[in-house]
Amino acid sequence: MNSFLQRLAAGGYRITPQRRLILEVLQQGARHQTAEDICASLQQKEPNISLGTVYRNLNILISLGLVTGVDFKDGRIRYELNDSHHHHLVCLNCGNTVEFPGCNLEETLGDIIGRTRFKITGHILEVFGYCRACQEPDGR
Amino acid sequence: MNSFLQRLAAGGYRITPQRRLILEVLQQGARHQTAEDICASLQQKEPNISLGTVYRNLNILISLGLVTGVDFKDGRIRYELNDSHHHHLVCLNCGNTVEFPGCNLEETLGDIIGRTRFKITGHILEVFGYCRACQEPDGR
DNA sequence: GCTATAATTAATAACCGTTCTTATTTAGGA
DNA sequence: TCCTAAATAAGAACGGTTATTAATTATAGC
Repeated sequence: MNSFLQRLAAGGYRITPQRRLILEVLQQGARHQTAEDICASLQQKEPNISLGTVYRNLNILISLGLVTGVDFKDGRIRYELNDSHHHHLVCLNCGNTVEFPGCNLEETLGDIIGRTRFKITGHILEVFGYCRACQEPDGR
Repeated sequence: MNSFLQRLAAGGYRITPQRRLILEVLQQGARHQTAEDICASLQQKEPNISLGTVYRNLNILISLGLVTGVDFKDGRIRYELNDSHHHHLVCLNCGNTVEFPGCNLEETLGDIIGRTRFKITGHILEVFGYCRACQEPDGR
């Protein structure tokens, strides 16, 4: 059994066909899909699946640390498997993204954060700009 | 005249009492206020000010680079004057925040980003965790 | 200072991503 | 196979934000 399903079960959740499919779409489909994208993919296999089910399960998957929600500043959350720590470079014009690998951010900020006595659970970092293709001749 | 007002005028916008007041609240009031917080403050001086006016003008101020919107993961945007580059450490339990000063992030990421040929316009970085007071004995 | 006019506002409706409600179905243990 | 708590489908509700519109107002030109 898929290790994501194992972790779902270990969290006390049932393995439903809907949950299998959601994980399948996240593993095999495009990265950075919105809930609606995911729901549309699912409905090709299971026409009756509900958007509410998708949201509810995505939130469960996030709470278990299996999935991450990212904000590309376009008013909707995008979801991806939490398989490797990375961040995104997002084009504000066309929405294309480039992932860049693990940062040493919490390490870098160790001193500052240490002094505050916060117990850190995570961070978000997204870099915005315009991709090569979307840069106007005038440099925008 | 306040340099923020100057920059507003330089952007081709009129100086209205509402805009003066919004900037005043941002300069003198608490940091990280929501649009509703700001509106409530304004209404103490101008009872008829509208929430729509607040949002519209905050977006104008953001587009001019005078204000920044930050996401503390509680479903609403918080606004602050864009007077110094800094980031936040946010307690997921009580919402308290600690600001930490300018990062050298775009510098640090220079190589990666350089290769992508993106033209960078900004980034968001927020660190989440639990503050000293909110950490349970069990370490949460 | 006065006027003309385009920008701005107040009030409120609409929008839209997300969450909640409820009756029905189902996964998984006994 | 049953039982029962968990999960689902359908759709209503929520809430932060944006859009609409008629009335008001800041400001440039006289």
